[in-house]
Amino acid sequence: MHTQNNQPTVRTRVAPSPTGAPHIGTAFMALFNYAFAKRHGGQFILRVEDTDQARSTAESEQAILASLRWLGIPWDEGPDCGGPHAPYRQSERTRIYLEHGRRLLAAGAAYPCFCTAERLAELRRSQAGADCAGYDGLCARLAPADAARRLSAGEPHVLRLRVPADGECAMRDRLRGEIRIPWAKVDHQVLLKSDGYPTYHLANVVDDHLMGITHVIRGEEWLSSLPKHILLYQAFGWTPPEFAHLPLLRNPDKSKLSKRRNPTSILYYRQAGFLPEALINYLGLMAYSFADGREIFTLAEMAEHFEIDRISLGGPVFDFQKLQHFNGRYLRSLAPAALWQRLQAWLLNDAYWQNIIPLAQPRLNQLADFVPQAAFLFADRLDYPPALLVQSSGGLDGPGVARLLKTAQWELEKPPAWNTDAIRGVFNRIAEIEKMKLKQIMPVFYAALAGAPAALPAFDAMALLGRDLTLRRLHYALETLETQGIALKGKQLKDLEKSYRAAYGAAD
RNA sequence: GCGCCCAUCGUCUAUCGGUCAGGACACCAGGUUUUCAUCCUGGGAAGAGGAGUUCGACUCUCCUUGGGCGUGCCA
Repeated sequence: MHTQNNQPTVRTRVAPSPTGAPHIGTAFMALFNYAFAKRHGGQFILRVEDTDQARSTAESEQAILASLRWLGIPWDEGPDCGGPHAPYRQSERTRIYLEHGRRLLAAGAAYPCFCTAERLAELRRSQAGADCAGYDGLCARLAPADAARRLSAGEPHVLRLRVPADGECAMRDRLRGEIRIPWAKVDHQVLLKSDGYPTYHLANVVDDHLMGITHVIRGEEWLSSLPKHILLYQAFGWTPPEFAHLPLLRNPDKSKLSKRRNPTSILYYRQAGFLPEALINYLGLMAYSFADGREIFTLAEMAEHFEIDRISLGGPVFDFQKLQHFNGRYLRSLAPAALWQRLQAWLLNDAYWQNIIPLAQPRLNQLADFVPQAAFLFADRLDYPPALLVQSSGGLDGPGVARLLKTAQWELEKPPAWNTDAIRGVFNRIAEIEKMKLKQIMPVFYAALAGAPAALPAFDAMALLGRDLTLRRLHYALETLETQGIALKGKQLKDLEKSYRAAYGAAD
């Protein structure tokens, strides 16, 4: 584990949370962590941070692993392949966090907090706009005997980090140098939740240490919680790793990349026919530049030449057109035989056609009907007359169609599994929400999905397209409506979302 | 509101005190091509503002402005 000059082997990690679709930002972080580790002859670890019991799903974890494999970023240790520090799934390590929580408690670095969710909500309300937010430290001032008594009485509680009242935390970021944050601005973070699971902060620090991570390369959104992590390393008596916070990928309006404005799921890029090496190349170009100025490069080349200090800090705007350009270059440079292989690896293969045949056969008069009928299952954006969406809506006006599409987007996010039955269930529910018959709402979706008022069965088609491309088609439909001057304007959309959330639960 | 981070063409970026501020995407013009696409050539396009340091600032310091993130028993 040590090189001849006694420097520990470089070990980096990517630590995705398996909630929802595999995010392009995860690939971005994985790429830089991988490149840095390999540049220094080290290891790259994949760790699954599934400590949010409510939102983590096995499907999401599988999709993340599959996406990283598709991108060609290999990991040396992970939940699938194991390793010397297994398990690599945090939900299987709860005992470790509990134990470390006890150590913090014993050392006085953490304290039990018995405050109710209601009290905390009230606290937050009263702090709106205040200079200092966060927990008020009520339970930190509990007499030790009191706390011990309530603890042994089995009163529900969480474990909170004890933070110094004044002074400041001096930290070092590899890319930014020294950073100072007043302790007074650091919240008494919950470390162990009342369900016995750790929060990110505890689990992350404990695992990074136990797994021998030497360099934590992560998103800039973590910079402001670095003091908490430093404090934890100190409390455990551990030497902190080196930290490098990467800028966040941005939307064209500079906000953090979100699926509202960009496709963010790696699965979308795969289904829409992007080449993994083109995507990697493009991501590598964001926030990084080779010393020799080259702009076309492979993962291996990046791993060979990567210099972490050449990372730039301005948040890069994700430019879909530029990605398309790069993808086109890669595609056109392929030998015909190689292109054919790529097409087969994509969707032009027996397995995919076999799924389509039973859907198309009942609708066939000539063999020549087949390909046109199936074409929409091989496309990204479809070209159709904008009027089609409203024409086929069976009575809904423009805004009504927009509302229907929006509702569908929210509802289609929900089922953890993606198959014909789950999708049918979703649309039955949408019909209920809209107080319409399934038969009435479906034509809009045939238009959005296939660019025609009628097509192969929609639920099966969506199952084949995958969740992310399906969602994308709905997004394109909404954009198409906008070209007709039909759009849910800011307030309208907010109101719709609000009432939707209130009635039907989380939407994002 | 408060804390922290950031700041070069529309976008991604190069420059590590002295450059006609370079490249890529996008855009525009021309050429090749039976069309289109590709490809080739050319063009317009940037140091947010103000102080200071210096012989000399895009580059170093400070202020202002702008943007981002954080402010959850999410990660």
